[in-house]
Amino acid sequence: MTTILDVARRAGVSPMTVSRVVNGEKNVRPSTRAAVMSAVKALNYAPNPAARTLAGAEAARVGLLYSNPSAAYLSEFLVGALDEASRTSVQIMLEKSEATSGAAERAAVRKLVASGAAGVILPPPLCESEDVLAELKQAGLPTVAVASGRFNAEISCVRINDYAAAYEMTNYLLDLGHRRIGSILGHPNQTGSAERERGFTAALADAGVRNDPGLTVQGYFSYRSGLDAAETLLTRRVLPTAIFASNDDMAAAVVSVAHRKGLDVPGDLSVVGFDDTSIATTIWPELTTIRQPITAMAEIALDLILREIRSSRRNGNTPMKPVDHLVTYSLVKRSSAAAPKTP
Amino acid sequence: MTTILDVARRAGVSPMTVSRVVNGEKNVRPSTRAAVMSAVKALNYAPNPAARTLAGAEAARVGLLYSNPSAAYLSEFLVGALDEASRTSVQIMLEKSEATSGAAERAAVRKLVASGAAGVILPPPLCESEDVLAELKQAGLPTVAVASGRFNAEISCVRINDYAAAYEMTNYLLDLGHRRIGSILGHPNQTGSAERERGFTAALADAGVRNDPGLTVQGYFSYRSGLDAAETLLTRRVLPTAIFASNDDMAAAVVSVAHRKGLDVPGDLSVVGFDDTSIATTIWPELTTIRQPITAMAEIALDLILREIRSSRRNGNTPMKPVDHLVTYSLVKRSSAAAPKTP
DNA sequence: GGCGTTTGCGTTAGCGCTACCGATGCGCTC
DNA sequence: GAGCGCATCGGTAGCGCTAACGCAAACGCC
Repeated sequence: MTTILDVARRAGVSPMTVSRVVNGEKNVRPSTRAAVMSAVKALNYAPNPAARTLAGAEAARVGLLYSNPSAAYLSEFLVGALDEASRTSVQIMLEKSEATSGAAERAAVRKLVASGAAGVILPPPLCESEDVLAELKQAGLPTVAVASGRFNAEISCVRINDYAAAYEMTNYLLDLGHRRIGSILGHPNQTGSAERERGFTAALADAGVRNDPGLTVQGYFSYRSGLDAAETLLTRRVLPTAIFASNDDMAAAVVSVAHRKGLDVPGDLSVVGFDDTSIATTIWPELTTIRQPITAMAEIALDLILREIRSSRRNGNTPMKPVDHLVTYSLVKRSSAAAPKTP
Repeated sequence: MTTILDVARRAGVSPMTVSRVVNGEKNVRPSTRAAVMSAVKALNYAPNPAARTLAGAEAARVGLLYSNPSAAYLSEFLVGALDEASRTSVQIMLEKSEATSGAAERAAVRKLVASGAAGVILPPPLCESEDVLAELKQAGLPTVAVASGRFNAEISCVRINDYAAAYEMTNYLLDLGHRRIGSILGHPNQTGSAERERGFTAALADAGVRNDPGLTVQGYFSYRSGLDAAETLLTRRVLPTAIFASNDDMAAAVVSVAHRKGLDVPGDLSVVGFDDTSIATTIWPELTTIRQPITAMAEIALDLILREIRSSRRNGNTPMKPVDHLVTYSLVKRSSAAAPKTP
């Protein structure tokens, strides 16, 4: 069991300085900070949460409010959050808000507040809920949204650039030689959907490819909606050679429908998804998709919220200026997309 | 916030005595005990857990070693574990062991030990790894296995009765009127697979239905293996009217293959899964399957490991007698199974 | 160049609780 | 009645960490 003293000795400073570094306080020379950091890493030091709370550093408890997320997403997210939490020894309180009614969402927030949350992290899709946001604002709690499509200047957020990612993915399809590309939109009440659509259409426009409105279908992020959308797209007289689905579940549905219709993927039809959730690699062929670094995003979100909590504690509840933290996505090329056989 | 000192003063004793009373130690005169108790009640005193663990009582960090689990499973599991952890104020340390090599698994365990784990929880499929178990035994760490198919008297475990669940599921199919039921086995190196198979064959035998060996195919729990198995089963001259898959991923694969072959599910073919992971409800039709109370199992596992840690600390590293904790599963009837059209 | 003011770090003093050791009193033996 | 064992309690000393202050050195400002 390594203590703060071990770290201090190894770094050649006082325990207090180590404490400062670990808690991200300023007024520490960068060189000292680096020395402490490396000692921390070398000794695999993790602060003792009991001692911390006992010493009066208010037990930072942060709420994590989720609702009906993709399980794969949630688990990755939790892993990241937990990891970071154990490093910084904050306590994470989970709260589920299944109900879609505004009242239920507000109640969930209040419950979190009642159990002493000092800040709240909002994974999608809750980060877009007016009710949740309003309640949180009223309670004056620092909040960090994760993976909302847009930054709205009211609330810090950690996200990827959905627009750019969709643009890049579409370009990839274009480069492969596809010219008739169908698209399935995401749920209309999530800003990410619109961003992805913008990226898609922009890429087509920039390439000088006509965006056939008949090849765009509304989806709702669910497998079921993907099934319906695919049915629509694949019964057209002249078929698209590729389909851009706004998430993996819908892309998987497209693959399923294509197979049922005797279409080979990617031989007759390329299909690409978005998010790289577990379904992308469970089905066959595995999906070409956009991967978000979910674990890292969770860690960043937790770090951000802690910073906000501390800052608001110091300056008497004056919230910090919201931060828009963009992280890098990546285009994962697997086997569901290839050059069209006959363009 | 009332402290132990307040209680001591009110009861006219030393803090130490209060501590003894509160912790139920003996060697306290009944009269003093009563006095302390009444003071405790009067002041509504509750010991500060942080101080308690800090003072060396029961600081508990428990490791959670996982490897390549179904994401849905992991997330539910984490939710349960976290909830219980925040209640009992233990710290959970996550450790991933992706590699399948024994050396890597042993290294993961050692890392956990090095960072001070007092016990380890092993969700599937790691709970069956000889290497992990051996390393853990060598380190003398209390361990709890989750969802291993069998109880092995060496290590405590929390699980459902796979045999009974498979038996019940098969009976359900039988009651629906199915007589030619195909089955896809689980991964041969997991004891749960064998249990499920036993339950399946027992149900057939008890119903006096012949178990056609040609209708049983080896699978490996992956979607891909389900695809292959389904291909085998659905190209037989005389088709089964139902397929019992040993997990949801394989069942989903069966549905996909059936659709590709123009078979209606459940009209022409009933398909049932096992585990009730997220894929069961994302695909269409939704799968009839066996649900495990994963969240509850995680809570129980954490509770168990705590008990073991305490016990081994008290009796000088003598481990507790392993416990076999069975929890109740449930058969979730959805739309992938129905009576056969023509038996 | 004197005098605030900030920056960077160490020192001290606990947070509330429990291990550990020692002190006391009482019954008992021989 | 001296010696012994046991039950019952109190005092001391931390557990690992941080708030609050202290104290140098560096930095402005006229």
